[in-house]
Amino acid sequence: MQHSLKTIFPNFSNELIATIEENGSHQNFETGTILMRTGQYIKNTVLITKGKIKIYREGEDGGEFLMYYLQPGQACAISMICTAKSEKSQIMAKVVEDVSVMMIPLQLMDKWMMEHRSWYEFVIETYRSRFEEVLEVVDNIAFRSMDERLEFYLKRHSDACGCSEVNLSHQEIATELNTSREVVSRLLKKMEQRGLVKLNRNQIELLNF
Amino acid sequence: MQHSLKTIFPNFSNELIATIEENGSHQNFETGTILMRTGQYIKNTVLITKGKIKIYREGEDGGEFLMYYLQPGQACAISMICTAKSEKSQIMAKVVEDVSVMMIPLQLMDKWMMEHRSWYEFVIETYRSRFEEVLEVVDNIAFRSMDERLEFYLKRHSDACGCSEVNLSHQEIATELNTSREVVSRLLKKMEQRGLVKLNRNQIELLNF
DNA sequence: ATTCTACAGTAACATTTATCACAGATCTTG
DNA sequence: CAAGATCTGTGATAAATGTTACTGTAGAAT
Repeated sequence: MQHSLKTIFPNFSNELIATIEENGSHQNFETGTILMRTGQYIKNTVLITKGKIKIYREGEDGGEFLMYYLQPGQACAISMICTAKSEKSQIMAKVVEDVSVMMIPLQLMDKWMMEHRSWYEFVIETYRSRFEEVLEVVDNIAFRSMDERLEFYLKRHSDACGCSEVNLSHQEIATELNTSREVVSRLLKKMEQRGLVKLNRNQIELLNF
Repeated sequence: MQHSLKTIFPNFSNELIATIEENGSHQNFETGTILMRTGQYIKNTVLITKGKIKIYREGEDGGEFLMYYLQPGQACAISMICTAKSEKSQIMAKVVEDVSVMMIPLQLMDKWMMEHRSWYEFVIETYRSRFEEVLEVVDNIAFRSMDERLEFYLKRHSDACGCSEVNLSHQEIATELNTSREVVSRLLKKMEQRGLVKLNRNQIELLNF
């Protein structure tokens, strides 16, 4: 492992870190791997130590409606909760940048809640922040039109990667917003005319955001 | 109290029930009361013992986008999670049928997680089911058109009240779906023509649902 | 270099949803 | 009952979004 768990999860107590290293199983997955499918039973809680995972809702037509991304130091809220009851997943999880993860068997996830205060707080905080993120998504689709949603989408991306370039094709963006490529192209062009972005092939530079 | 806590929350252990009765504060609120506002800090976890509370997201224009309803035997997931960190609420909660609730101070909510297994399970299950409900809402607005969303909305209502009449005006429905009354009227008329509903003033009877 | 493929731009048109305008029906209140 | 308020129905029109069709361009593959 390149970085220690303690660096990635600074709030975990030392005993918790030790327990995780002892009981968790460290695994790597390549970009494109589907880690979780709608309807699948969940057997593990996943802690991300490297890479990026996209959590989305799948439409019948192949839409991949973006809920949020998971990055190092985060965990899958869905898996944590469903795990506790060994329920079915209601979402899809796909690796979008090669990841390293710690898999925690469901019994332990549950057991640690009582034994490790820092684990308990991490789980609660994970749940809270994800719930909030999903609420924001609802806000966007319920109250905003496509041009605003697109702006928000780009902003999220640049926030997530810490840079001002978004390396995605119009088609990929359209899929994640559940609209069509043409609409995305049109709106991006308008944004370019307003001086908000600069469009290149497979790349959108954000200006004045 | 008309019914005992034990009847309404059958999974709570007897000790937990006793603790709740000892430490919680029993309160009543009339229809129309706003129990929680966006941006407000949360100081209590709320257990519903009677009535109905609507959890919604407020739009700038006064839209009241429905997330879900809280009924007896349920608790506000938002309050449980935010409580743990004393965070701001991201939603609105309005009484839609006179309610009785138990208010649990935030420190206790947290403390009981360690002390009462049945409380822990209740909190986790509350979170899981609400998250799922919100995901379903996302599904609907992301992938479905207004006629399907309206059908789903009516179904939810009849499920929630256990009857086949929905006593709401077209305007109220429009507000909760963030559309306009005219659209709702038109779509309902079409549903009536297809034999799915019967329309009366302030009431929609669901047939063959 | 030529061909192939993915990506991007754009016009024309269809569909869905929102908005405006108004009329009739039903209930409430004095 | 008369007057006012609320609720519902419906046409006309506008705006946003989705769809189809076609073009051009950049990069990859042969």
